[in-house]
Amino acid sequence: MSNAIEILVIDDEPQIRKLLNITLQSNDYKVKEAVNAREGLSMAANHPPDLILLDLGLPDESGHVVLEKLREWYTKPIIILSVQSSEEDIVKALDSGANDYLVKPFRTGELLARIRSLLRSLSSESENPILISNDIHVDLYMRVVKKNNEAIKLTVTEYNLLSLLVKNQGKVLTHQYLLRAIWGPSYINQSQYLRVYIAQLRKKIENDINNPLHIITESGIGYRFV
Amino acid sequence: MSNAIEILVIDDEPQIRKLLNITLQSNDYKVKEAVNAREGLSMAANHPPDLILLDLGLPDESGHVVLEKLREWYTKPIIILSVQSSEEDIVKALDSGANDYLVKPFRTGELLARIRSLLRSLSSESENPILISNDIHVDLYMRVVKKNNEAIKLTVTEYNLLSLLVKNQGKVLTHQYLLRAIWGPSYINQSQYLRVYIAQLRKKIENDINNPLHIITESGIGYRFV
DNA sequence: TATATTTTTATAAAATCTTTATATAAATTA
DNA sequence: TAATTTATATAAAGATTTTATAAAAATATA
Repeated sequence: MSNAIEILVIDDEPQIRKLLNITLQSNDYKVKEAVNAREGLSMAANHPPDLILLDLGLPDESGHVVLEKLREWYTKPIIILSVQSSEEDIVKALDSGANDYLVKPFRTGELLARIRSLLRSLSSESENPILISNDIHVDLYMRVVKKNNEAIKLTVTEYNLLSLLVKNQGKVLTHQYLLRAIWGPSYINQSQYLRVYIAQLRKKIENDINNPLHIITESGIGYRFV
Repeated sequence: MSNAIEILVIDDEPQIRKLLNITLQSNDYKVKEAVNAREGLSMAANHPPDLILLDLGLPDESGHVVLEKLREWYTKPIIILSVQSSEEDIVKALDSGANDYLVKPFRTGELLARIRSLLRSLSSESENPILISNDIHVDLYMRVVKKNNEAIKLTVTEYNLLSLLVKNQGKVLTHQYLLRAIWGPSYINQSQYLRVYIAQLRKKIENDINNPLHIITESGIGYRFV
C-alpha cells in the first residue's frame, strides 16, 4: 500500500521500537524508526511522517528540546511516550506542542485508539473518501459528483444509487440488493425503478449513451460500476 | 469578557463540578454545568460550548451514548473524565469521537494542559476568520458580512445560518443538521424555518434571486454554500 | 409603545418520484 | 436458425413531494 499512513518512532530502546513496530505494522501503518534525537529530527525533516511517536528520554538530547525543534515547522500530531509521569513533565510537553502524552509502560490498544483519534481530528478535511474512476469523482464527504471536474446535479435517489455502485466498484450488485438498499425491502420486485434510474444516471455520466463504459448491465443479474 | 472560551461540564458529582468550576474559572474559562445526560445534551445543543468535559458515569444515561449523540453534530473537542480506567472503556470512548480521556482522580494541571492542547490544535483552522467567496466576505471574528465590500445587515439567526454554511463551504449540510445547529434538536422537523431564512438570506446576498449562485438547494437533502 | 425579529400560515412553482407505454436487446426454446 | 419469451432502455405523463416566497401573527427588544 503506497498511501499508507506513516508513523515515525523516535526511541532509543530497541525493545520498545520492536513492540511499536509490530503493533503499528499489524494495524496497517508504515513505520520508520529513529534511535536518537539527531536521527529523529533528520528523518522527520527529510520525509515528514503523518504522526510522530517521541520518547522523552533520548541519549543525545532532551526530548523536550526535540519537541520544540519539531514544532517550529511540523504541524501534524506528536504523541509523547515517556517513563516520566510527573505532572510537570506532562504539562511542559503538552504546552510545547505535544498532542498527547502516554506514560510507559503504555497499553497498546489505548495507544492505537489515541493515534486514531488524532489522525481523525487533525486531518478531518483530507479524510474525504473521494472515489475516482477515470473522469468521474464521487466525494462522499461533500456529497458531490463531478464529471471531468464539473459538478453534476443528481437527485437523492440518483446519488444514493451511484454512490452505492461506486463504493462497490467492479462488483456486480444484484437488482434485489440495489432495490433493498435504495428503496427498502418491500421494493425488491420493482426492477423497473432501477431501469429508470440507471437510464437517468447514464444520461448524466456516460459520454456515449449507446455504449456505457461506467455503468455496466449484467443481464438477468444486476449492474456493475467500472 | 464576552469572548471567553466556554467549557461545558457534564458531571453528576457536585464536588467534581465545584473543583472544575474553580479550576477552569481561575484560568479565564467560562464554565457551564450540567448534572446529567439530558441536561448536558440540551445545553450543548442550545448554546454550543468550545469544549466539553464529559463524565461517563451519569445517572440517567451512559456517557458513551451521550458521546455518540453529541458527535452526531458537535465537532469541537470532548474530553472524557471517568473513574473507569479499563483499556476497553478508553478505546471505546476515543473511537466514539472523544479527543482525550482522563481517569479520575485527575491532576488539574494536566487537565488544563490537555485542554490548552486541544483548543490550540483544533481551533487553528478558524484562526483565519475571514472567509471569502467571490463577492461575499464573512468575518467570523467581527461577525460582519460584506457583499462587494458593503456591510450587510443580518439578524442573529440569519448570521448563524450563513456562517455555518460558509464554514462548511462546498459541503452539503442537511436540513436536520442545520435545524439542530441553529434552532436546537427539538426543531429538526421544522424545515419551513429553514426555507424562510434561506429565502431571506438569498434576498440579501444573491445578485439574481432566480438563479442563486451562493446558496444552492439540494432538494430532499439540504443546502450548500459555494 | 414602536420597531425589529421570529414564527406561522398559505399558496404557487419547481423538482422529484412513480407509473405507463413502447421500443429494443438478450436469452431461451423449438 | 427462427420464433418466442424474457429482460432492458427510455421517453413521457401523472402523482407526489419539496421548495420558494409573501404576508400575517406572535414574540422579543429597545
